[in-house]
Amino acid sequence: MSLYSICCGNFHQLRNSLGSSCSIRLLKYHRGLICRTILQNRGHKTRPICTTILARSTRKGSKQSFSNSRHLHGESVESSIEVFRQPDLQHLKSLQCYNIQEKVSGVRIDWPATILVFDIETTGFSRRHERIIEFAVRDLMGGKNSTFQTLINPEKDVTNAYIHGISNSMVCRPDIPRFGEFVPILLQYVWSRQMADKPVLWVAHNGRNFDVPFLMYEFQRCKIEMPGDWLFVDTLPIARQLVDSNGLKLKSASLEKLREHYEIPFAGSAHRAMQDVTTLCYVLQKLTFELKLTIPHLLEKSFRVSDIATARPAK
DNA sequence: GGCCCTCTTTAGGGCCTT
Repeated sequence: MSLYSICCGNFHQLRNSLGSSCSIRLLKYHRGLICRTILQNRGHKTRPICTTILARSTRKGSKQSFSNSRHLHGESVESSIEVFRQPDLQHLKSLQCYNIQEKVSGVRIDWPATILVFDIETTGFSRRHERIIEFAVRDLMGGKNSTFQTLINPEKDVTNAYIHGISNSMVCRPDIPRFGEFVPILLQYVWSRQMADKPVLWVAHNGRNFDVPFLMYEFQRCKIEMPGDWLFVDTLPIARQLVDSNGLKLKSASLEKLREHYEIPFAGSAHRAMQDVTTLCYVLQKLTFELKLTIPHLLEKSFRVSDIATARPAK
């Protein structure tokens, strides 16, 4: 089973069946949102929190509200998650990947892994000296709450706002979660998407040398252990295998050049995490089709945090 | 920082990520 075939089927199916899809983004955060199930496993004290997810039905345009309260770490916190606006939703509709055969025949396609395409924006390139300021992820399986994105308070000045448009005034605020406060939310999201006895496969462009080590450093800085069973695959070395019509390797395998190469529509502001995730989802679909890569192939190419942790420390 | 390529391997430049 190829990733492309799954996606293709889902693309067509979704154009005609949009009622159950929504996406989420963390819009507001009061310090300290921690998931009980996570922190209890880590021996933390708990405190009451309230999370609210607002989801708009894509079929009726009506809003639904989902609320839950948990006890975490002490302070009272609240977060709101709201669906994308209509233009964003159009992109989402074209990317949602749920099972066409399940709709047609009632037979469920057996995905060998949960595939999470993600991207980060940071204050710079050095994982030792810089910080993550935005995180976005999309579960290729699609369905409700398949996307998640949030700004992150870096607790330092943002000096590269000219790159991504994320300024101090946007993230250096008490209502924006710091990375240590974001981690439990992320873990909760991953667990909500993970299938029983199936691995989680994270996908990022240049992930091996940038996104994943950056995440590792942030986890370490917060003294939180990164799940050791997470698998990662980097689309950059895969893209470098591509050849043009003359049989020559592409001069550039950057995400932007790949978007141009595959004539993928521009999904909004480049260097914003969710836009780059959307682009990478399209690129991944094209890439796996062209190179005849299946999900098991991606799993074979995957690596773990421990593979990086044993490498030479960053200077 | 790590990887890839070549005018290389006893090296150096460019790409890729923000």
